Amino acid sequence: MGHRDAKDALFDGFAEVAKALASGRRAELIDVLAQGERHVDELAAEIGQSVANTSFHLRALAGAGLVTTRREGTRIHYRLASERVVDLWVALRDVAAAHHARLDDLAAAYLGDRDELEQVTRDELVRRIAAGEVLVVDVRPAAEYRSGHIAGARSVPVDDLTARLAELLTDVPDGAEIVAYCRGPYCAYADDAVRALLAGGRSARRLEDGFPEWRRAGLAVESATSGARPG
Amino acid sequence: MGHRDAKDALFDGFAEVAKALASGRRAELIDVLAQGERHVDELAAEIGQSVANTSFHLRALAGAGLVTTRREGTRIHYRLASERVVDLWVALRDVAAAHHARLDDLAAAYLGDRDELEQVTRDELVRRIAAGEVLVVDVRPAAEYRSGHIAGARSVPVDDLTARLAELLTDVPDGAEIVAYCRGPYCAYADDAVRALLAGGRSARRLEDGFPEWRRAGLAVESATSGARPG
DNA sequence: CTACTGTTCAAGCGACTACTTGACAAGTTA
DNA sequence: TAACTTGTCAAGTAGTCGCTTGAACAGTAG
Repeated sequence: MGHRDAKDALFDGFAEVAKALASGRRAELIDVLAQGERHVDELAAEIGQSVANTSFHLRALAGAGLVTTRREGTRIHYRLASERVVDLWVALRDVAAAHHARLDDLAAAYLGDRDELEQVTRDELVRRIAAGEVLVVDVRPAAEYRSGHIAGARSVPVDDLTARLAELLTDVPDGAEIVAYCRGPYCAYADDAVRALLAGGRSARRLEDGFPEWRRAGLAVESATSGARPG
Repeated sequence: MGHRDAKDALFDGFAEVAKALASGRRAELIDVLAQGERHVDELAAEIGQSVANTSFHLRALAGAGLVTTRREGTRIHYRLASERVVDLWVALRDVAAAHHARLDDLAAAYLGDRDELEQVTRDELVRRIAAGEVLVVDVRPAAEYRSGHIAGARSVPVDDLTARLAELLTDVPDGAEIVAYCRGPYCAYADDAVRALLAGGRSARRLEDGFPEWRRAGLAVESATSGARPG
């Protein structure tokens, strides 16, 4: 094999990893798996595809090394191969947001108008948690909360939010604010939650990104099994 | 457009960016452009493709927003859209190196056996530069040196290295060591340079990565026009 | 063992991708 | 203006991708 052929083969290897992300459905899978492990039919429901097709995409991701599997009884759980995959996903999103011509429009079409939604940066949230001024609410599905969440956050899945609004309001001291977070900057759950809270006459904001970014930044997380730990 | 359709369209947008990187030839283009801007026929020569095909790939990269162009006379210069693209490329390489099953083999086939080559980390090189113990040699083509290099580095393109070996050896004090660097961790130039220096009886090592990673880390760089500046 | 659940595989179709060749467009030089 | 350089576009071919359908293959439960 010549020098040129070997170089081409090496860069084709890098391209194989990019190819694994080069499908909207696989990108959605990565976004969900960044929250924690899931099995195939959950993932199929998340991305709105058949189980067969989801299995096919998961094989593609596994073939590129981005996800690994764990068998538990009759179920097979998929998870990201490592936190590096989250880094890659975040970098991809950042480049798309900065340079893709139509991404803002696509995001607006999915998320709706965010003008009335105020966002909180990670740094600001850290300060407000330390000052005890804020109730942090995890509005992702309960399974994702269980597999890891911001230390001290309360789980109120967005589907239950209207039913549990009164409970939330009585628990929050007058001076305190509610901050909701979900899967990431392009996840609609926290937006919906904040809109519902604002409609209920309550001051609320959303974290600008989500749990994977929080964990990646080395900030305090806890999970159903581990309890609190520093990042 | 429904919620599901809008979500699919958004993630298809992210996937478009990944698709731009999902070709070995385009990945090579990104790797070269991370060194600085180039025009089409240079790039065609770098990746070993026809000008027409290279132009086609550059259009694909431009369409995804990863590169931009600048016209100068009859030439069109391509450059990366921003430093974020370098971040993405580095993240992609890291994931491939960590999780792709055959990447080590592909890298070994291209780069050869690296066992006898000692590498220097960025941090160590910073310390040794500060201590004045080292001659830093940029072995990339001269054009890439001109568009930006490690502050204080001397340009000795690897093609000229054997001819200029004597010059180098007389310039290096006895206690000092030579550190060569090039485009990045998967670039062969610095390897070749270090092997040539070792064959000449000289102690030499390579920087573990390359100039784009150095600049990205905010370390001191300079260019033909700007002179030295802190990152 | 049989029945069942969760997951993967195989075939098949339409759409897209990578590269080649040769023609064309934009800008420069004389 | 004409001749030239640089870069892009168009057509064509071989190969790959994405999704569907229906069958096959673990494991588990009875």
